Amino acid sequence: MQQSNNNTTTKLSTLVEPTLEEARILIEKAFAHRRTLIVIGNCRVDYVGRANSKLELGERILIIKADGSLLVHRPTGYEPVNWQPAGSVFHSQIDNEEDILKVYAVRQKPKESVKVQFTKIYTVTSIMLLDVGDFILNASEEDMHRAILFRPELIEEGFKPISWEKKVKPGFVDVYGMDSVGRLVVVEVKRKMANEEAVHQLARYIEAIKLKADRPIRGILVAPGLGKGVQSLLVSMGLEFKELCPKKCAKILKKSGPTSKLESFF
Amino acid sequence: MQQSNNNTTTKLSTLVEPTLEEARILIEKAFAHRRTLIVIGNCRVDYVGRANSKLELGERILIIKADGSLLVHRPTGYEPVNWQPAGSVFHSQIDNEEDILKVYAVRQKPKESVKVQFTKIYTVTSIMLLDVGDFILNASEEDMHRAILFRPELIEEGFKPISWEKKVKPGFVDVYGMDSVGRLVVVEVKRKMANEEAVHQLARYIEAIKLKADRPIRGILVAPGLGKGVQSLLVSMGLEFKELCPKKCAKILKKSGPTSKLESFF
DNA sequence: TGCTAAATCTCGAAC
DNA sequence: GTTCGAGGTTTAGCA
Repeated sequence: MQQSNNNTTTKLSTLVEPTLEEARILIEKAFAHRRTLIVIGNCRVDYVGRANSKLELGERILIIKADGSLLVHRPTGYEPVNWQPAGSVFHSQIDNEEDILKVYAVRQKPKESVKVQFTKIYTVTSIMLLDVGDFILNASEEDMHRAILFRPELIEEGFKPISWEKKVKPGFVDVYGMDSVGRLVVVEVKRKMANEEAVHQLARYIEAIKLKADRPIRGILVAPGLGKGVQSLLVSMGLEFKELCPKKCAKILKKSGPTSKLESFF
Repeated sequence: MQQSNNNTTTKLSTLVEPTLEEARILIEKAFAHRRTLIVIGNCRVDYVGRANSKLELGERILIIKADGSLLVHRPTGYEPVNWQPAGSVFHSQIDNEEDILKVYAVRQKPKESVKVQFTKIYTVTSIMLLDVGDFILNASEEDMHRAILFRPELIEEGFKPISWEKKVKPGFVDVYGMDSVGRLVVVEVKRKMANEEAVHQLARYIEAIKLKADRPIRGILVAPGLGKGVQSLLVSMGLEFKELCPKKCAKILKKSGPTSKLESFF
């Protein structure tokens, strides 16, 4: 057995091939100090709750996080074979007669429990993980612009884009074009549910353009959906809505140009 | 830095606070020998594929399995922040100028990639995991019996159970009862999609009962669904089908008796 | 609180 | 192959 550090005030403690007793001490310390815990070993897993499941003896990875979530991973497959969402509470005990280390995770609402019974442990790692990095899931607004330019019929049949990200007095018009009967169309794109501010933004662009070209201009707000009261505001201002979600745009772009982004990836 | 074993013919190799170079050697060995790989370290993660995502620097757990699946876990949350399903191929490289270890996972169909860039590594573990244990997701057939006894209307309105798991010549009838107009009903329950064998089984029970009580008997096959051609066989033999899935039964039982199973769990 | 819809959903069975 | 439906689905957004 090896260990890097057993002092729980330090960042990392690792045991390699510990006894069950040694493992249990570090596991309990990890619970007490809210560290992330990773245990690799031979175990059985039982689940009782929304359904019941029983997993016979085999070698798996157990992860318990500081927020009270639990994962049991078999050596194949993307999904955990058993799990517990955040908010579970844990405890462990050793059955000396059977020579088994039992780890319990219990969650209320819904009431459900996972029991992991280890017969052998290969490694235990307890670590204080710091992670404040932002996570951004793209299919960005610019992706939506490009999708509309590639398939203008996403707006409506006969729509012809003229320019995009065009500078107008207050800022930039997302997409600017002409409809099937020759009317000017200003398109404002939002990648999330559009709020009232988006409507006013669109209205300001239209006002600015009307000052230069005094003729009727259609305004279309493009977004995956409209927030509360936005629909009525939109109608009252004579504007229109077209539903379009970022994911659909991402799919269209993937079909259109399967190159572009992957090449700069490596 | 510590290591338990660097010989890839052995079961387990662990490095604690290795250099990026040392880590890369073990990571590549894990790829080559199809071991399960667990890396804990400070990293950025980029995903490009069905969507795009960018995860800024932070401390995470990377798991790569022998079947080509990949998981990146942050210190909170049940779900991985980034992942790749089974079938991905991996490679790694070190950028010495930036002092970064890059791990790539690429999958075809759909074409998507995950890039993990480590600036510091706390532990690397490569292990040969053996796991042939059966996994059984319950809501067992017996649970379905009990649910039917508790709520006979799951079969049909007016159904009255008389007995269950009743011994009949070839075996045991799952549930046996009477319908709203007094006809005998034999119910055969399957927790998975029912095949032709289930139909024949039901038919045999009915024949056996008819020998003793020579009057019309209805036969109902209860299952979450019917396999190919089973529906027509069922109809041709004058039998019936009632859809019922184990999970619904589990929910009903949970409402009925919230005790029973959890108490024997601990 | 419950519901509705989307997810890099995954996964398996049927067509 | 592709499509369809279920999942201990989970998760986010609204009524």
